[in-house]
Amino acid sequence: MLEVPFMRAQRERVIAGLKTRNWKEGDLGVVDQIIALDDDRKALKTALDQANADSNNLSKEIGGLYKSGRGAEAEELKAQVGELKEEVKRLQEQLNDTQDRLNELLLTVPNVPHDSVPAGAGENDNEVYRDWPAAFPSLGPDALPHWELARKYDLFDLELGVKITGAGFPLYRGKGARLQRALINFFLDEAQRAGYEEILPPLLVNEDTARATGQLPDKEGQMYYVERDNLYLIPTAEVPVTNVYRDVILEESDLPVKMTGYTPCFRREAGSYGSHVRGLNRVHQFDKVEIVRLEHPDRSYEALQEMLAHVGGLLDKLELPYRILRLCGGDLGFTSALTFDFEVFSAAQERWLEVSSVSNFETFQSNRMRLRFRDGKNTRLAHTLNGSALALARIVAALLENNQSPEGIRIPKVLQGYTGFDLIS
RNA sequence: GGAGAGGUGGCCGAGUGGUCGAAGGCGCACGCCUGGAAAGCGUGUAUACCCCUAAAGGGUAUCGCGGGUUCGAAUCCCGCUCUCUCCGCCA
Repeated sequence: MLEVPFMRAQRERVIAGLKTRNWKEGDLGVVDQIIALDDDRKALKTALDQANADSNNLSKEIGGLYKSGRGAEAEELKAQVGELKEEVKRLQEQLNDTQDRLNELLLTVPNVPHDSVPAGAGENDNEVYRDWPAAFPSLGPDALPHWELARKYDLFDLELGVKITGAGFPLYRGKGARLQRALINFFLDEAQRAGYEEILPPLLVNEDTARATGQLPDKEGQMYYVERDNLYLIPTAEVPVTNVYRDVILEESDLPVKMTGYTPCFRREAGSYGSHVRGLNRVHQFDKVEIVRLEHPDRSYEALQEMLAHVGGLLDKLELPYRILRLCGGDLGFTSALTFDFEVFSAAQERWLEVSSVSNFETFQSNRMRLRFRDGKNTRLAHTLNGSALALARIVAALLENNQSPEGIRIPKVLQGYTGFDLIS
């Protein structure tokens, strides 16, 4: 969430940011409500501190009086402390109440979009940041979508997934399973080469963790929830990996921190059905390698560019046609200041599929998780960033479709060492 | 799942009602010493918030979390939570 001092200092910018996100005029008042509540909070805090100080001083006096045998005088002071205690209690309750309302409001305010974020209502208004400059793979007239190819070569089985679990839980087998594992290893190796430390995190997280990265309360309905133990299945490795540094104060020289992690990801995707979610286009469980960075505020946008280059490099090596979108205000995630999406062209469906989302959250997450670094005598919130590098299910869909031919499905050269075969036939 | 023990500062570890944000040690930083280093000596070393502010300074809270007793709680009481040990179960 945003910091109140920031909202005070940059009031106009925060409001402009909400407008970029298509907030209605009538809802913009929340900014001033927050500032007013914070004024109340400060006044209450000052009064409470004073009452506590008075009471502490009196208590010390009482101690002294008892020691010197002047019990009667002590009794008088006790009455005074009693009154002060009443006041402390009252002020404390008011302060807690104000603080709670303030936090509640703060949780409703999304991150301020970066200056470069275009206005727009939704995904159709996203800006094409880098288009695919070359031709798309030309497939013959009998090209098949990936779910048909999967059936033909026995690569994954959605019906079996339904039998075992339910819709949207694919079961990979044979060369399909092998391809999956090859991609995971390839992505992790590439991340490691780029200097990211590999993390293999828990797949279930507690409430504090889910709140820190912004899944709670914003996206509660998107996560699978284990009620009995009050735990959530992770929707992305971002959640447990970023939380490694929750409540941590880093030395400035520790920055940047670069981490990568492979995990399955679980998403309820409530309400999305229809022909466009066929096959692997949208599933409840998929594999993903994520990269996460903690950065000095002065360097975070440079880091974002490095991450774009990394993800682009992966797609180049996989020989997949892709484009990069800069998300508009209407499509930008709640916690993000700037997000670039990568989409690969899946040639048989003739559709763009989102395979990566690379974002700078600036201090929005670090404020929630109290992730700081030492800046001289002070502590300062670090910037957090993350990106998919890469999400598997849709990569597999595109690979299968784009590389098909009458002979079979060609495996990109870079993967052949991982798969152990160069053709699925 | 059953039984027991315990959560104190970056780490170890004292502290059973007052002057304790907390002894001592380690670590770290700076200074002295040295040709340089080690050792030694000295000084310093939590976080958040509030007031004031040019800087400085002052105040409040925090000894797992929440509540209670008391003029006063790290210390006493209650609830919760986490960790460890033993037993059981188990990949």
